[in-house]
Amino acid sequence: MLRPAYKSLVKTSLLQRRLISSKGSKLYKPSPDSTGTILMSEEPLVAASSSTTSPPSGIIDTNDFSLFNNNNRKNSSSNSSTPYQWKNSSDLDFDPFNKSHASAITTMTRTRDVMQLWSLLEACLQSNLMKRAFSILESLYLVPEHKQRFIEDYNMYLNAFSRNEPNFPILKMNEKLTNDLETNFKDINYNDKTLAIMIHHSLRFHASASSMLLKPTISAYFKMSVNGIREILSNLDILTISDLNLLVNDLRVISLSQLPSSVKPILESLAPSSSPVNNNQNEDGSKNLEAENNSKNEKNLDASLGSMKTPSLESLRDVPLGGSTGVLPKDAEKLIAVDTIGMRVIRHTLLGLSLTPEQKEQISRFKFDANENVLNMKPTKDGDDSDTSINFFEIYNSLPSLKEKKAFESALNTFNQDRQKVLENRATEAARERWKHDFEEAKARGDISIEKNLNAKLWKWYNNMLPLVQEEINHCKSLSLERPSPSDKKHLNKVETNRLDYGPYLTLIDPGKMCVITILELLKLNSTGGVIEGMRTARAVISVGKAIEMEFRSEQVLKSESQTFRDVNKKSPEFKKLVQNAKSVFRSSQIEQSKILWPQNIRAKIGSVLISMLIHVAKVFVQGVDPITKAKVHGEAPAFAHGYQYHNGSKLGVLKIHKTLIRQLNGERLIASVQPQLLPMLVEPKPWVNWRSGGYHYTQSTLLRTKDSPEQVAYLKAASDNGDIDRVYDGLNVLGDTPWTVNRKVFDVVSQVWNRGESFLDIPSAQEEMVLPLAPPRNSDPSILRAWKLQVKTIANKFSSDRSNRCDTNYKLEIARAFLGEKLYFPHNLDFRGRAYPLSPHFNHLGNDMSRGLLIFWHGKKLGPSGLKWLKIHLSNLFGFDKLRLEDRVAFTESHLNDVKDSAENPLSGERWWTTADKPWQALATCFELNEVMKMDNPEEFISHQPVHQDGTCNGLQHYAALGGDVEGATQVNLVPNDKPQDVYAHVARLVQKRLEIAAEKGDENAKILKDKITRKVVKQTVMTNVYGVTYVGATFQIAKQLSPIFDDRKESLDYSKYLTKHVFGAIRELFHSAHLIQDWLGESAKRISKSIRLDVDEKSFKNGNKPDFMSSVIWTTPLGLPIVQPYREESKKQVETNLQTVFISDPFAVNPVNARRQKAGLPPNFIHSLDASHMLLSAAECGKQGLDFASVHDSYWTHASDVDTMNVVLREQFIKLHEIDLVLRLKEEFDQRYKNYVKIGKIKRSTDLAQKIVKIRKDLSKKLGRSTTLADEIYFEKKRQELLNSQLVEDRKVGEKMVTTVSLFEDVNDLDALELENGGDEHSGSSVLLPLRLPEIPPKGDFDVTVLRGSQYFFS
Amino acid sequence: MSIPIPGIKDISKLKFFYGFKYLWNPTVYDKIFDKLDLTRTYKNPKELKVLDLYPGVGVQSAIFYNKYSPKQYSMIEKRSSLYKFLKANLEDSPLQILKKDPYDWSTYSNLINEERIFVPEVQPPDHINDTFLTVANVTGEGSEGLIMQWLSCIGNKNWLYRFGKVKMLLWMPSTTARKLLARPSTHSRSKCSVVREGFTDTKLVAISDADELKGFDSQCLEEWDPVIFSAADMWPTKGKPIALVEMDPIDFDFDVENWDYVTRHLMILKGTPLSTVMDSLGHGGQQYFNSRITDKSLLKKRPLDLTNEEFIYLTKLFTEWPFKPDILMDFVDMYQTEHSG
DNA sequence: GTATTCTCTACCGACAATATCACTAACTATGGG
DNA sequence: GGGATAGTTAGTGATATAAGTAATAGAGAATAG
Repeated sequence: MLRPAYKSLVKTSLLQRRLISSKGSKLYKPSPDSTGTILMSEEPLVAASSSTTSPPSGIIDTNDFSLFNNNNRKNSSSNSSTPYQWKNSSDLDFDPFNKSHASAITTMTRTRDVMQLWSLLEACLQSNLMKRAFSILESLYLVPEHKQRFIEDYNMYLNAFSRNEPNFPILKMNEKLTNDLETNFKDINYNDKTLAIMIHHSLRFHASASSMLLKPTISAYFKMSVNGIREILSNLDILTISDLNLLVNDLRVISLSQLPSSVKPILESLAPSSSPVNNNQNEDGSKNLEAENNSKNEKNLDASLGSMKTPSLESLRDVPLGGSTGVLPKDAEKLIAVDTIGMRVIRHTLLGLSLTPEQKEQISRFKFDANENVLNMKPTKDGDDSDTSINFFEIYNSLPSLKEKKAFESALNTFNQDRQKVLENRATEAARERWKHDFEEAKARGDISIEKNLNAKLWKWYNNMLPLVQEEINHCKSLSLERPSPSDKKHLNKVETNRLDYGPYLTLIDPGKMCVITILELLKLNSTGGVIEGMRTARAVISVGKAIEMEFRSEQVLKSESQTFRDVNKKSPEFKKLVQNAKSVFRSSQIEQSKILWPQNIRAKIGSVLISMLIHVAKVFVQGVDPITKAKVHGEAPAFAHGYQYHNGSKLGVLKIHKTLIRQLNGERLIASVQPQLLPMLVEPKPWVNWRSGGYHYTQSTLLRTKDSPEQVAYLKAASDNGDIDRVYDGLNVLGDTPWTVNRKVFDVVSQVWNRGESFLDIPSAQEEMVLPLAPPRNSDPSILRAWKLQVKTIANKFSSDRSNRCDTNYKLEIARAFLGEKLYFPHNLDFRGRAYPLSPHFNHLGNDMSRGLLIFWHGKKLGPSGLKWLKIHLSNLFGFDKLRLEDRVAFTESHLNDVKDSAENPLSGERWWTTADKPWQALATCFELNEVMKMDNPEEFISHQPVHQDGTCNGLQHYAALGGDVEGATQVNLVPNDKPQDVYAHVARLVQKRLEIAAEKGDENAKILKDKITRKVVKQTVMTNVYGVTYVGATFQIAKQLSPIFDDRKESLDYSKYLTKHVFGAIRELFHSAHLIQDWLGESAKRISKSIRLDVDEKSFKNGNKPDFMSSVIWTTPLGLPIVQPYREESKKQVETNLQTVFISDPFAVNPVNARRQKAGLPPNFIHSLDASHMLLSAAECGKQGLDFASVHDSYWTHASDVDTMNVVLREQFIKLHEIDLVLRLKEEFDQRYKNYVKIGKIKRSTDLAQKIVKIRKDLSKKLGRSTTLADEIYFEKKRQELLNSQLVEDRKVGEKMVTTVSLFEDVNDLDALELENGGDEHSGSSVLLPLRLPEIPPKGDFDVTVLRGSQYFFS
Repeated sequence: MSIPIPGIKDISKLKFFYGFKYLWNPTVYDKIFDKLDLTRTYKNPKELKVLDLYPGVGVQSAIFYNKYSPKQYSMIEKRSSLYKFLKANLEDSPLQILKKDPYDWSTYSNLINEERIFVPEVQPPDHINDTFLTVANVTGEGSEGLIMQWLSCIGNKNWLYRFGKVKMLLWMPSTTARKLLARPSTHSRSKCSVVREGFTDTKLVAISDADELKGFDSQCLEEWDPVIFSAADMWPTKGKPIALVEMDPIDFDFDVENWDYVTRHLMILKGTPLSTVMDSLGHGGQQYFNSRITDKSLLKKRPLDLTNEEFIYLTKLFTEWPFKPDILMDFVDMYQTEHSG
C-alpha cells in the first residue's frame, strides 16, 4: 500500500521549516527599541530583586521541617510562613520571580552576542593578542545592557596587559588607566579589582626597577578603594602571596587582619617573628568592612582551618620570603612538578607504623613522587603490579590500631592530594611519555614491533601531527596579528576566515597536549553512534573540542594558582596543609570565575581542525589481496577516513577507523585512552559550596547537568546565591566523601574471564570476524533480497554492539585495575530533577552489575550483632529473592552455605552457583565475604567492606501513595507494616489474571488463550514504566517482548499484547487509583502552564496576533529548595561549517517555545523523581551526620552491613519528614503563585454577558486602532493595567483600577470552569478569549498516615 | 463497444490521496498516445498484456483499452474508494480490476506465479517485450521511493523485468521526472539520474506545467517534444505538477553493487572535484585513484559532471583496489535498544 | 465552525544530518563626472 | 571627494539525499479552512 506522504517527505520539510523559522534568525538582531533589563545569562534571570529583598524564610533556610508540619490544606495558604521563599516579595514587581521567559526573549538575544565576544576576549587575552582584545572590548562597550559588568572585562584586559608588559612604568600605567576610562570607556568606573591590578603591577614593576613612587602610589590606590581595602585585597587571583607579603610585612601599608582569611595564616607564618606593628592601627579603619566582606568561601575556609593546627614558627623559620617577584612563569607546567616536598615525611610516617617486613620493604622502595606514581596505568604484564605499586588498601587493613589507621590515612591523603593534582593536570603528558617509552622499546626490537605496538604507533602519529599543529598555530597567530580587528575580514579565503574564528582558541593550549587529546578522544569514540567501525563526525569534533576546552580550563586554574602561590615554598607538611587549604579555596573561586564557555561552533571547528590533521598523519600498515592477480599486497593506509553514510535518506558524517587498527584496539588494554580528568578521585572531592564549585579540583563541573538551557542555570544560580540549596550540598557531599576501593578478589575473577575472551554472563566474547549469510542471486525476488539485507544488518549490528560492549567492559576493567589497592572517591552532581550521579563515567557504583561487584567500601566495619543477618539478606536479594520475609531470605542463604563456600573458593572452577544469581558479580563479592565470615569464631568481629543495599519497592509508587494518602496503594508498596512484603508485580499479575478469567467466561477468545500465561515478569516492566507515563503503544511493545517466546508468530504475539495491555493498564489504574489521579492532575497542570502566556511578554513577538508562542515551562522547587525547570523546548539546530564537513548542532542561546507535549508527559515522573532525590539527599546527609558510609543508586541505599539498621531508621524518618506536609498542595500553591498573572486562550459561550462585554471592548478598540483587534492587543492592554496597578504612584494605581480590559472582566468570575467551553463541545458559538490561568483542583487526599511506615520493615528492604 | 470514460464531474467527488493526481482530459490523452505511437513497439496489440498499477479512476485505462483493445488489461488498485469507483464504472467491461497492493512485492508473485491471473511472456533482451506493457501512476508525494525501487529492479532484472525489457509508462511528480532525467553537469544531477542513465532509456512524454520545462535539459526537450497540458486537465487541479515518462530498459554490463557504492558516495560531495573527493570512498582512496586514473583531466571533473560511462570506469578501478572497503558494511545502526525489564 | 493532517510513541543518565544552491542584504570596488 | 552602480560575499532558507517505511497503528494535538 502506498504510504501517506507525510512520513518521509513532509516530515523533513517541516523539521526544516521549523529550524529556520523566522524567529531564530531575527533574534540575532534585536530591534533597536527592545530595551530589556540587564540579564546576561550568568546573571540571575530569576528575580535578583526578590532574592535581595525577601528575607530568607520558609523551608529553604530552615534546618528542620517544622514549617512543614501544617497538614491542614485549608489553612496553609493563609499561613504567614509560606512554604516558598518568594511569596513575600511579590509586591514589588508584578511578577518578581520569573524573568526568564519573556524578558529572556529580548535580552537573551544580545546575551548570545556578548557570550561570543566574552569567550573571544578571554581567548585573545590568553594568547596575548592585546590589540584584538581591545577592539573586542570596544564592541562590548557598545552593548548597553552590558555596561554594568563591563568593568570586569576591562579588568581582565588590564590584567593581561600588565602581565604582558611587566616593565610598563607605574606612572604610564596609571596614565593608561585614566585614559581608557575617561576617553575610551567614558561611562565606566573602576572597581576594587582594577585597583588590585594596579597595585600588583606597581609591586612588580618595583621589583625589577625599584621606584620611589611605589609607596605613595599604592597608598593612593588603597585610598581610592570603592568598597574598602579588604575588597581590594580579596582579589587573590591578582595579588600574589608575595605581593601581600610585601604589602604587609615590608611596606606595612596594610595589616594582617585586612587580609582574606584564607591566606592570613600563611602570611602570619611568613611574618618576621615580631608581630606586625601596625596591626591595630589599620584594623579600626577596616572594621566596618569586615561584615560585608565575609564571603561564603571565607566562612567555609574558616571552618576548615579552625580545626587545623597552625604551624609552629620553628618549622617555618627557613621558609624563604617571596622577596623577588621575578619574571612570571611562562610555562606553568614546570611548576607542577616542584610539588614533591614532604614525601620523605610521608615515608617516615608510614614506616613508623606496624608493618610487615615486606610492607616496609615496599614502602622504602616506593617513590612517593606523585608524578611518577599517578596510578597503575603502565601496561605491564599481569602480576607485575606489585613491583611498582603499593596496595594501600592491604596495608591499611593490616594495621592493628585505629590510631595507626588514622595516621596512615592522613599520610596517604597528603600523598594523594598531589597525585590527584597530577592526575587532573598531567595525564596527557603521562600518556605521551608512555607512548614514547613504548616506542623506544619497540624501536630497539625492530620496525615490526613498532607496528605491532599500539602505543609506539600512537607516538609516531603524535610526532607527525605535532609539527602540523604547530604550523597551524603559527598561521593563526600571524593572522591574528595582521588583523587585530575581527570584523576586518577582507581578502581572506575561506580557510583563513575560519581560522580567524577558531585561531584565538587554538593558540591557548600546548600543541603537544592537543595532539594527545585528539588521539585519545578518537580512540575512545571507536564504535559509538551506531557506526560499524568508527564514529559520527559530529560527535568526534565536538568531543575533541570539549576535551581541549576542558584542558584549557584546568590549566587556567592551575596557572593562576601557581602564580598566586608561586613564592611559597613548602617545607613542612603542616605548612603544606595550610597552603593546600588556601589553594583549594582559591581554586573554588577561580573555577567559579571562569564563566565563559566556548561556543559550540568553536568547539566543533577546533575539533575538526585537529582531527583533519590527525587523519592526515595517522597511518597503519595494511594487507590486502589484489583482486586481479590474487597476490597479497601490503601497503600503508590512513588509520582514519572521513566519509558519509545514509540513514533514511539523511546523510550522516562518519569517521571510519581502519579494520587493522580496530583489531589492534580490541586486543589492547585501553587504559591509555580513558579521559584522565574524569577518573574517580584519590582524595575527597571538593565539597559543593555553590552551583559551580565542587567535585574535581581542577576540572570544572556544575551542580546540575543542565541541558544547555540558560533558564535552568539562571534559577539554579539564584537559588545557590541565595543559600537556598545548602542542604542539597550537604547530601551531595556525603555521597562524594564515601571512600571506596576495588574488590581485588572479584577483580581477579573478572580479569581471568576477560582474558579468556569467551562470552561470560553479560560480557560478550571477543570475535574477530563476523559471519554473514551468502547473498542470494541478484535477480531473486526483491523481497528475498531485502530479507537478506536485513539479515546482514542485524548481524553487523549485533557484532558492532558486542564489540562496543566489550570495549566498555575493557574501560571499566582498566580503571578498576588502575585503582587496585587505592582509596577512591566518586564526586557527584545532579541531573536536572535533583537525582545524583557520579561525575566519573565508565566505572562507578551506578554502573552495571560488574561495576558494582568490583566496588567495596574502603572503610571496614565490624559486622556486630546484626551485620551477618543483613549480609545474608543481601545475598538473597541479589539472587532475586527480595520479596520473601527477611527470615526466609536469611534461610535461603543459610541453605546455600556450601554453594557460597564453593563460589568463593572456586569461583570459576567450581559449581559456579553465583552465576545463577540475578546480579552475579555482586553476589560473588558477597560470597567472598560470607565465606570469610564463616571461618571466624565470632562473626561479629568480622570486618566487612561489602555495601548492603536497601531498595524501595517501587519507589515511585511509594511516593505517589504517600502523596495521595492512599491506604490501598500504600499497602501494596509496603508503606504499611506487614509481616511479609507485598509484591506489586505479582499482585498486578493476579489482578490481570482475574480480569482475564472473567472475560474468558464471557467467551472472549483472546482471554481464553492468555489467561494462564500471565506471570509477574510479563507485567513487571509495564508496572514500573507506568509511573513514567508509558503509553499504550509503548507498553504493548514491552508486553510483546515478554510474550514473544510463547507465540511463534510475531504478528500474533503483538495482537495478543495489544489486548493484554488494555487489561494490565486497567488493573494498574484500579490498584493505584489515587496515584493516577495525581498523575492526571500533574499532567493537566503542566499542560495548562505550558499553554499559558505571560502578560509582560513583548507583544511584538506575536507573529500572528492570535497565536502566540508559548514560552512558559513548568518550574517548581523541591522540598530541599532546589529549583527544577523542565527544559523541554522546541529544538533549533543549525549547520555549522567545519574543516571536515558541516555539523548540525543545537543553538544553545536560542529562545524557543516550549514543547507542551513533553512538558506534560515529563511532569509526573520528574516531580516524583525530584521527591525521591530529595529523600535520598536528606537520608544521605543524615547518615553522614551519624557517621555512616553511604551510597545510593536513586532509590537503592547502601551502607555497611552493621549500619543497615541505623540507615533503615534514618531513611524512614526522612521519608516521613518529607511527606509530613501535603506536597501536592504545596506544589499547587507554588504554581498558583508563580503563574499568577498568566493567561490562557480559551473559549466561552458567545451568548453570555461576559462575552458580550468583551465583544464591546473589542469593537471600541478596533475603532480606535482602525483595524481588527488581536489577542496580542488585549494582552498589551492587560499588561498596561497590571503595570499601573503595581505602580508606585497613587494616581497611576487609580487609573489602573478603573481600567477595564478583556482580562480584567474575569476578576469577578468565581467559577471559571463553568464558564469555559471544553474543546470540541457541541456549542458552535464559543469565542476565543483570554482567560486567567487556573489550575485544576487537586484530587482529595486519603487517610493514610505516613508515620506508620516507621514500623514497616519492608518499606525499604 | 467502447468503454465509458468517467468525466470530471464524477471523479471530482472522490477525495484525494496524499498528492495522487491524474490527467482526466481525454483530448490530452489523445495527443499523448499519438506521441507515444505504441503500435511501433506493439505491432500486434491483440497479443498485448497490460498491467496498470494505481489506475486511480481509470480514465487512462479506459482510453487505452478503447484505443488498443489489448489481450489482457489488469488494474491493481488497493485504495478502497477508488477500487469501488472502478468496480462501479467498469463492471461489465473486459478490464480486470484487482484489489491488491502494488507496493507489496508479494502481490506480483501471487498474481503471476501462484494465482496465475496475469502471466506475461518472457522475451529475450534483444528487444522491448512486445506483449507486455506496464502502466503506473505514482504521483503521490510519498511514493517516490517506489519508483526508485522499480528502477533498481531493472538493474537486478527481477520483479517484472525478469520478463525482459518491459516498457513502462509512468506518471510521477514533475520534480521526480526532473531529477531522473537530469544530464551531467546540471544542478539536478544526482545518483538517481545516473541510475536512470545506466539502466534505461527514458523520455519525457507529457507534463502538466509549461513552467516546469525550464528544469529540463533544453536539447533533450527538443528531442522529446513533450505534450504540455494545464493544471485544469488534471485532478485535483491544485498541487504540484505531474509528468509522464516512457521508460525502456537498456543493455548494461557492469558490477552493479560496486557501482552503486561508488556513485552513492561520490554523489554526496557532488561538487567536489575528483582530485579530492576520492578519499570519501575509503581509507586512502585518493592516493589509489590518483595512481590509477590515467586521464588526468578526469580528476578535474566533479561527480556532478560525470557520465555513467565514467562512473563505470571508476567502478572498475574501485573493484580492482586491493584495500577497498567492505561495501556491505555501508550503513549505520541508529536503533540500538537498551534497557530491558 | 469542523475535518483533515500530522505527531508522537516511558523518565533520567545521553551525546547531535549534510551538501548545495538560490536569494538577499550588506558591503566593496570601480570608473566616470 | 561624493554618489551611483556593479560586483562580491556572508548568511539564510530551501531542497535533495536513499529507496521498503527500523520492529509498529492508533490516539491526540495542530492546522487548515
